[in-house]
Amino acid sequence: MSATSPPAPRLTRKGQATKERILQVAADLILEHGVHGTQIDDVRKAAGVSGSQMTHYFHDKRCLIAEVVAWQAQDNLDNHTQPALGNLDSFAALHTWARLLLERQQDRAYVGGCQFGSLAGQLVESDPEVRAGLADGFTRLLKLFRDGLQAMRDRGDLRPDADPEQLSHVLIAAMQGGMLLTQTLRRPEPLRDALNGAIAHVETFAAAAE
Amino acid sequence: MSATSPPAPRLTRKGQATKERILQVAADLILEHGVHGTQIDDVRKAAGVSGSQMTHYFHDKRCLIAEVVAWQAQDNLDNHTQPALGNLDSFAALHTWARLLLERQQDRAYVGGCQFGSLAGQLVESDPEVRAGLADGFTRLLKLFRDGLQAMRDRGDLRPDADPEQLSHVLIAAMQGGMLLTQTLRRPEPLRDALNGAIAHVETFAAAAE
DNA sequence: CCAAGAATGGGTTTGCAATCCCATAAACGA
DNA sequence: TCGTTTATGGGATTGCAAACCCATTCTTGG
Repeated sequence: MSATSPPAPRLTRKGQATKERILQVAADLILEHGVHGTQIDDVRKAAGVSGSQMTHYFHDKRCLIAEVVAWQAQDNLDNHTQPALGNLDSFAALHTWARLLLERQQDRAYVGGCQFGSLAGQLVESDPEVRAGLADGFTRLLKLFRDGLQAMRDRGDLRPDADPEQLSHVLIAAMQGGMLLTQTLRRPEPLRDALNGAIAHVETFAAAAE
Repeated sequence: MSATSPPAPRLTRKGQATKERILQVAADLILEHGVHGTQIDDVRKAAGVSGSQMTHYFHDKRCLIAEVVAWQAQDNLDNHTQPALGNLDSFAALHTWARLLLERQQDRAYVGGCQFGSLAGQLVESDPEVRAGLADGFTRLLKLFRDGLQAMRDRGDLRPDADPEQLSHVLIAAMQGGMLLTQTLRRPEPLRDALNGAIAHVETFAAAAE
């Protein structure tokens, strides 16, 4: 289906480990310096491998990037399935989610934004296949929230006229936009207000208390 | 203040025109192919100038990019001060704003996203000076909305507890995030829902009717 | 333990974008 | 009008990232 991988030789355990180390390092460097500010050779050095490994495991930069996208998509998803967040199917969970995002950005001095969103911003128009990978990442993230909101509606926390799909769009857009603003302005307020606003909007669909 | 310009030789009228033509072309190409997918030589050809002009007017790529950022920031602002939008100081104007954004994205088949936001996503972490230019662009856009919302509050359309600053964050974040999602997923719904949600949130602060 | 195949090292090549240079033509100001 | 400054043309140069290659050393399964 995808031409992102090299002719797919079998990987030994050691090879798998090396490949993952390269991916991890590449993801970190890209977060810090941007896709085009990151050279293959930087990754090579930081991962402590020789030049031929890069070709061996990823064929070329385009393939590496495509795999980093998939990696970050998964990582992003994992970040949203922490125990503290449960299934993102309560108002409390949404507030916790917002709080954790804010704290993380503050810890990073607002540098880097959303790992996945940053990649998206840099790569959407770069290559159809990469764009498809990004779209897939967003789709899965949206699904996580849509499922949570659906559960809240099924349970009666949200009124029947609440549309989980629409509300998931509101929440994720607020996150991405808020991240971008906060990252650019180096201030927490835009992200804080965007998330609070989005959650407040969800809460307008809360079923009347008892 | 900024080292973005060459030693700043005086520009004749003709020189000014040429420089602006280059900027316009560069902005278009960058929107379509991304910052790093756009080569100086592509811009050169598309603008119909010779190699030395690029150096003459912009010294190097970094300076060109910085000026494109400023250009797009202004263009973005101009797009938000159309007659149809007035001073963005009414609910009707906000709805019109959302409608226009959506229509524009549909016309473009969701390619390109927000010109300014795309630049931001690609360049935030690239260079402190460029980041400052991006921050300035966002700040001015936010101010436009904050002023409009402030006017609505002063006029009594919004209740006193509505915070124009916070609401401007909500609106612009929804726009940026919605644009990114719509651009990536190539579907209108995320942008539509994000904008509608944000505006609905503003409307929860509407003063009670008559 | 021994092929077969995978992992690794590191150097080379290649291609191209960015920058620089010099000469000429045009525009401007006094 | 004339000298000075700016605009333009079209290379030439340089620097570097990406891709390629071959030799060597490990891993692994039978």
